[in-house]
Amino acid sequence: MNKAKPADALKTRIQNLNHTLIMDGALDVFSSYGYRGSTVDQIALRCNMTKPNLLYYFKHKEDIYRAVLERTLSQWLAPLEALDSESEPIEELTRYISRKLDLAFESPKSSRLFANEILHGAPHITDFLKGSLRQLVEAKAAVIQQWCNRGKINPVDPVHLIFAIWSVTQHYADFSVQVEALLSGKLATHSNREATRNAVLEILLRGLKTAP
Amino acid sequence: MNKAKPADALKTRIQNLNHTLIMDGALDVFSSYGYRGSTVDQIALRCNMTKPNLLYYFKHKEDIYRAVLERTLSQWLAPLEALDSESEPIEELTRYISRKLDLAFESPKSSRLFANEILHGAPHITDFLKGSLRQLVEAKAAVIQQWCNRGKINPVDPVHLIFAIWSVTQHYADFSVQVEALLSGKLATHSNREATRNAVLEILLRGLKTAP
DNA sequence: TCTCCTCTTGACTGAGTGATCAAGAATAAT
DNA sequence: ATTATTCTTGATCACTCAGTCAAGAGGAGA
Repeated sequence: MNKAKPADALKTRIQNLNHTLIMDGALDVFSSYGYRGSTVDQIALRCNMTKPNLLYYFKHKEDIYRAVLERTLSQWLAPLEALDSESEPIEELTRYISRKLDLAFESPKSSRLFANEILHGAPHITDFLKGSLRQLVEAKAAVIQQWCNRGKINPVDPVHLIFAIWSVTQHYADFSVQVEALLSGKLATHSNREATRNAVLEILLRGLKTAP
Repeated sequence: MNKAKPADALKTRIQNLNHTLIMDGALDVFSSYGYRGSTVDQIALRCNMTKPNLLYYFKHKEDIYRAVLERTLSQWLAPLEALDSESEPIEELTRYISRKLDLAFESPKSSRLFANEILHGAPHITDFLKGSLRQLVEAKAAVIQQWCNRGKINPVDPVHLIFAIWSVTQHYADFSVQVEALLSGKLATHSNREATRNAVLEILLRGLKTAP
């Protein structure tokens, strides 16, 4: 008995089931309407639950939001963490950009949730921005700087390059309404996503390739 | 008497004064908290007005929002409209990117208002996206395509290039909280904005320059 | 089966919010 | 100065919404 458990341990089968059910529904709603624009009733409805039942699992609306937001942060960090200084820079950046684009296409809701949080001043994740994200960016900027110093890519400001990669890739998730209005909804098909990938890779990387 | 006037003509001195006062305050509030996150009281307070007084000038909260949003759209279109097919492409794109960056630094609130609207599905401006914006983008994409065909810049997908320019430049307004967290607030000073401008121009344009 | 604990829900509360209105204050016109 | 119009505001309404509560339904272990 008395097993050590994390503070937020979920004890029962039903708790596990409903927690993930709620987080999924909440991601849907929050990413569509923002925090204030979403109602607990709305989330509950999406989960086929009553509001008091949902509030039995998460005491406050904000608790749901934080839980969903934190789940997306790790997803968000992972691709950059994978950037490896040992591999060939162009290959490595291609992989990174490609992975970010995949995320934008496959999890646009997560991207929009994150974007909305930043857009409104990141009130829930300033610690994240100034802490783990900043550390990670500094480390990876150093990697890129090293590539420049060794002449493996053309000189570039590493942090602004990271910003450019983030903004361009996330644009296809966050601004998808605009993108699809201007591309006649072409983004939905696989082949057009490949065209987008190639275009983005060309735009971001061609200037970095050193003359042969 | 009976002078012909636009439907929304403002008759009196006080009307003109308060209309712009309200629109400025509303831009502040809406861009910070989003549509649903903002209250009429909040906007009224920012204008040193009472709520009923504000609602004397704009009957509904949504009327204020639409007015502010529409004011930003023209501001948003102008730089792209100025893209000239006759000039040198790199010069012209440099000017365009530079102008967009200036807007991001000088009017981040407008940028965020626009971003928020798109992020949540652009419910108020689908006509704009599928209409005038789309026309303009098609026209300017043709210009860029012409430059490619004539060998003045390296081949590139024109629409995706426009997306890249938009996303990278607006990133410095929309995600300024994140940018400043990662740059230690460096963005505020003039010299660091110049560094940003140079970095962005290099990243976006170096790949387009043809080998001499 | 009996019992304890978990889960579910209808009804409710209180705070907040968009909008209205009538009455009074300020301004402009003659 | 008188009058008509525009402007301002306290009070209030109808409604939405996060969160509560008590009572009951369901599940798990003995």
